[in-house]
Amino acid sequence: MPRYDPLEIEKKWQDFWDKEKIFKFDKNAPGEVYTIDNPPSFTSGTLHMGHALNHSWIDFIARYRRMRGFNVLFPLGFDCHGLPTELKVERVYGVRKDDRDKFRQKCEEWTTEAIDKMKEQFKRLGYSADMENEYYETRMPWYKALVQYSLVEMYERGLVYRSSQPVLWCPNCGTALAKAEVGYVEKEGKLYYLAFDVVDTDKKIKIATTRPELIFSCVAVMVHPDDERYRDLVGKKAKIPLADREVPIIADEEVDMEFGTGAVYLCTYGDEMDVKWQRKYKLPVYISIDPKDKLTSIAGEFAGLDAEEAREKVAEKLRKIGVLYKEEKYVHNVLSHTERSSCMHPIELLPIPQFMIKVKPFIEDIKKAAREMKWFPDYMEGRLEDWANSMDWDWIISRQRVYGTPVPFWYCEDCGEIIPPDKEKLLKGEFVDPAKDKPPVEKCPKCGSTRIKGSLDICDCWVDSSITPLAVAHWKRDDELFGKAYPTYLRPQGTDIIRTWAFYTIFRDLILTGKLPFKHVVVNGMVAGPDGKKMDKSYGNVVPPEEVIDKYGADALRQWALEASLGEDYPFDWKKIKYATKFQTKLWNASFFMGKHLEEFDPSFEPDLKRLRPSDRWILSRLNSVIDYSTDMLDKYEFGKALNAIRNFFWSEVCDNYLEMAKSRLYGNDDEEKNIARWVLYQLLMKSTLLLAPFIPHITEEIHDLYLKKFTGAKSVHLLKWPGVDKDLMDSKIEEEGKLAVAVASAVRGFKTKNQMSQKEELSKVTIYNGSSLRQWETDLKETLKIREIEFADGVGSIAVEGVDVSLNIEK
RNA sequence: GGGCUCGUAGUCUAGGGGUCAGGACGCCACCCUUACAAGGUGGAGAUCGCCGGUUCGAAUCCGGCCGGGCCCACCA
Repeated sequence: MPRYDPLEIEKKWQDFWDKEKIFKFDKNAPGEVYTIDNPPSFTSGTLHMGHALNHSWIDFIARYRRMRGFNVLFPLGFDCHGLPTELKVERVYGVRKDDRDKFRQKCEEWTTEAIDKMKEQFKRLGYSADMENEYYETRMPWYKALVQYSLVEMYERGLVYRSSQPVLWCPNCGTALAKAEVGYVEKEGKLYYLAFDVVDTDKKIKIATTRPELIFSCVAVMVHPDDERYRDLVGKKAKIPLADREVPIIADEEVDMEFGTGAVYLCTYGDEMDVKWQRKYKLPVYISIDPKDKLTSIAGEFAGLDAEEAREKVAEKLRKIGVLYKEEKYVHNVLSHTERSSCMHPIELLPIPQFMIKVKPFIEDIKKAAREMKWFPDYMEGRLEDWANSMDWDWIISRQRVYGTPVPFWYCEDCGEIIPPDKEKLLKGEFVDPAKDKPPVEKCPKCGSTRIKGSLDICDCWVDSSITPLAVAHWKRDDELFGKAYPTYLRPQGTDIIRTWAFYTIFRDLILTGKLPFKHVVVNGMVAGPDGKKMDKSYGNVVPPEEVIDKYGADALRQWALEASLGEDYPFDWKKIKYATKFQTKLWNASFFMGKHLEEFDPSFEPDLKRLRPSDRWILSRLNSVIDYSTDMLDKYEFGKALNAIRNFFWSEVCDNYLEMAKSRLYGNDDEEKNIARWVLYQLLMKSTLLLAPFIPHITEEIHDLYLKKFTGAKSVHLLKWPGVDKDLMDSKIEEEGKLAVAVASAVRGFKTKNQMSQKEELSKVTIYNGSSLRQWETDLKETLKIREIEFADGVGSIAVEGVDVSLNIEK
């Protein structure tokens, strides 16, 4: 018998599945359509271990649901747009984003290369998506047109608007960002204490700030109304040095008296609080930072300096003129560009016009929708609600970048009216590019102006990916199929993008269709390195999935992935891979053994159930219990629980015990006994293979091909049905007996081991005390353990059987 | 600071009120046994993070503390 070689055999079946189109989706096939809203992978060029985990789960679900009789619509998608690609192109090719056409072309090239590599990696994972027909890239014209169409629909409902309010701006990337793309990064800085003269008094007011360079935009000094220190100064004016301006001293409840000096200077704009106060008190606006993070002309001698660089220089000047009187080291959280980018640059608030979508009015609807879906694990629903509750901004959808879906709007430069494109064109799958295309009208429909300008912006990539359920279900492309495929059944995704992908998808698709986008949300945790820390280059603990597949094959990697628990972070572990490999070796050898004994088996053989031995009834009952349990677990997406139950059953019950019990009959001369044992083997091999098929699709395909195909007649094991439970064969009493028989067998084997005997050596007599329920097992035990005589007796023997009240005496 | 999660042998983990807490890796001993030595059999190793509470009974439920992790948070 040849050793199992995963590399050769996996490749063989992957090519076979491809060639024979085993996983082609047929919309007219029977069964309820089970649509998987498969996460479009960002086109980084390589699958990381997180992908391997996530996509092993998804592929498992697809295979399992097919076996359960669903018509599974399993697409493959790529999320092509996004800052990481643009930044890479800028760095690697040295192309600037201002050279729009060339820049875009380089991004396209990069993306095409990345996708080719990633598709191959998906294939090597044993991925069963319909990569030919149900395939999409967010950069495809039809996809972009669909995104634009969805925006036009939202515009028609009055949800899209243009705003010049301050937005979150990344000076490094040169674009506006959504709240979801920014986060806090701990940084060490300084707290600078400044003392300003109060006009018409001899008093000073002291403030503390981390950003002295913003002094040129200072428009007020804020204190708390209850603060005794400043009560008499409220209403007076403070003289701001360098800016050469007098600003009001205002009392507001939201000032924290405990922090710094209890007084804070308000700059347009330092943070969100400044925006709020500026509006509340109708203060003037002075912009001292430009989109490239340089100080503007109002900063006088400091104009043109980087904000960071200017900080110390301005401080130095303030020190010199005696305004800065104290400074201390200070660790604080700085709002930075954190999401889906290695940028990490601090964010500025700048009033640059943007397209926005109204989100705030729908928060309650979104929460209600989230509650109506089933989340696995259920507590993840709370994460979405928490995020929804914290939404206090509408969604900025425009980005001042180049590679992406163009924002599909023109606008009137005089009155600001938004002008949408022709919907029909979009529905034909042709997208528009307002930066190049002629506007659909010559005059503004509102004010009659001819100054119509097309947007140069592209969409936030979450605008693209928030319609994946619609895209994969053929929205606006095939109404009949859409009716069956939407709402999608399953949204699989990671914990990290609940606030983005899940949130935006629920929001947008709910509004666009009036229905929930999916029924089930299955959330996976993040993959940690073998050392338990987050798997990250900076920790040097990255294990690429390719390395695992090269050494042990995809089936081993899949077993690792499918042992993870819902929602929990999960470390990569070579030991689990090795265990998985050992299990495959066991499965391989046992299948060979069973297959050999099934060579002459006639599947039409119907045994007289009364002639089954206790060992047969035991293992068949266990088999059905395992099917029952696994099915239950898998319907709840608890893959690990099912996998472990199946592996333990096969290894320790089928292989270690049942096969040993069956051998004497298989090698004996009684044809009827032999056929009964073969019939049981047939059940075991067939159903174990089916149970394992979605977990380890390659080796089970090979086993099916070698030993089972002649019975099933199927082209592939993956076209067969999931095994049902035969309740008539389930018997808890025989399972209890079986457990006891296994324990007795273990004690007898232990005796042989302790006495340095080979397991095949015969024992003259074993007395079983207090174990009369095993009387009917006498023949099974005698043959399996090579015992000449078994006696049942009351009392206590010298050898204890672990876990039970039974004991033994053994004579060599 | 808030929320959510997790804390079980040297290591990784299963179990979520009731037989002596399952397993894997590692460790020790024995065995070439007609599928399997890239095996098999057996063994040693855990007061289930700490302190209380509920209960006839807690690893399991509740509260507090300690310690990881993730997410959120406007404090200049």
